[in-house]
Amino acid sequence: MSRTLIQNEWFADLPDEVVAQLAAQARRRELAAGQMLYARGDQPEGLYGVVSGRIELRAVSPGGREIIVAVHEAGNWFGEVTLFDGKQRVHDAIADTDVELLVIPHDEFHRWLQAHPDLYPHFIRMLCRKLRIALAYAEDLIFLPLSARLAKRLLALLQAHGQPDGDGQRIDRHLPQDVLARMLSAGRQAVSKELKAFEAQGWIRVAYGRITVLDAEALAVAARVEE
Amino acid sequence: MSRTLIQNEWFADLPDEVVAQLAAQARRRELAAGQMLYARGDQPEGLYGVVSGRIELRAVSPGGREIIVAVHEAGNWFGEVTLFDGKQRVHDAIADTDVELLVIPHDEFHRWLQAHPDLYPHFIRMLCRKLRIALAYAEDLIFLPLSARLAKRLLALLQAHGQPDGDGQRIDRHLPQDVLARMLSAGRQAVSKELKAFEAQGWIRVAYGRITVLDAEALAVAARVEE
DNA sequence: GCGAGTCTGTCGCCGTGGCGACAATTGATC
DNA sequence: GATCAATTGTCGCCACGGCGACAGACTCGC
Repeated sequence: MSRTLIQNEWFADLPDEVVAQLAAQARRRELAAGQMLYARGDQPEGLYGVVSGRIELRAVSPGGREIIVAVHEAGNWFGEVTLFDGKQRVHDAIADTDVELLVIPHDEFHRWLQAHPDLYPHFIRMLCRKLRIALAYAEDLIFLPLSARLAKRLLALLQAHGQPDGDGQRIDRHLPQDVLARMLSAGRQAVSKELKAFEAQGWIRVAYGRITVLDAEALAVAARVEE
Repeated sequence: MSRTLIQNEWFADLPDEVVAQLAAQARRRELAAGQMLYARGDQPEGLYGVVSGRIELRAVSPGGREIIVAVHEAGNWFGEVTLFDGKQRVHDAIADTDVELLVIPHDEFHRWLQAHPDLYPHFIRMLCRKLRIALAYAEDLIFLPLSARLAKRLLALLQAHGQPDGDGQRIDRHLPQDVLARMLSAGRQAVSKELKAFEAQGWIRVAYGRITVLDAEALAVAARVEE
């Protein structure tokens, strides 16, 4: 397995030789940008780890509106829910860039896990973590206005992609505003307006497909309640 | 343990004598209507089972708006996330009526579980189920208009509390419209309006603190997309 | 250095739904 | 049956944000 994938919290805590056994089962797969890895309703195949590139999990409304539920980048593992309960996939998974993946097939994973029952609590904690994230996400949707959700998201993106850049921290990935909007399940125009407002406050700098955070403190305050 | 609690999916699949061991650890607790069992941020105590009465899990917005996240009634177990990850409680838990509870203390549960590691997959599936519910809930919030969410909720309540009543199925619990509204994180007036609309279609009958479903079929259709 | 395709800013329209207000109705209590 | 609290129906106001439209700005490949 690649180093970043092993260092990810999914496996970082586990003994090296145990992880090595699992790694031996992994298969490699490549996807071109735009290609679909799986669709909602598909039967589970196994656990996926991103070696390089970016995979987006998406949901589509009955009316065709599309939102970005999660983005998985180098080092991330995903697909746990279906891995553990064997039921249908919840989201569509699409390669946002060219992607290299590791796939640990369902049966191999479970054979391995049964040989190491002491690891169950570890994976239970992973699921609890996901559940807390999902609950917090729903709560934010209900309680927070778009501006606060945007501020929160910018900070999360900064966390993942921050690069020092002059007087601030650049979010170092191609990030058009309509992508940001779909992450927030909001409209592009509304996000554009809020970004402008943040810029007017001097909290961020907005450029073509790129955002630089100038005052993370202020964003953190805006993420809690408002203005 | 009470019969309904054992028959709940949480334990129904498990061998009787194994459940009996756990039951021996359970303590009984009573709450009066309105009393708080725990608050967001509290340290976990254990797993709770409702013997009789009703417990509501609530979340409160920064602005003081209060929503009902879940309702647990006789036969339900709750508190798993904190039971498994040991972190702070996510919601407030308040007795909606007088309540009898069983409490299985954290340490006792884990001692028992460690003695039966073959049960881990069972609890993992429980968590996956919760996670799917949370994801579906968030998706409904994003994609569905109030009317569809209301229709869905009425069907769920019917499932849990349906009693034949003349030409329809009565939802057999005290159910003021503002409670329904808080379950949907919506305003009372909006829910009232939608209920009237459903009634005008002949799908339900609305009375004081009580709703009767006349046409579950039609509600199911309304729950998917809309008019 | 010139398109073509992408991205951004902005305006305006309008539907959804939050919310205060208040009257009318029902149920519970004594 | 009188009274009070709980519940409902409705009106009206308005903020948020979805969405179409379109002009202008930017990039990148050729």
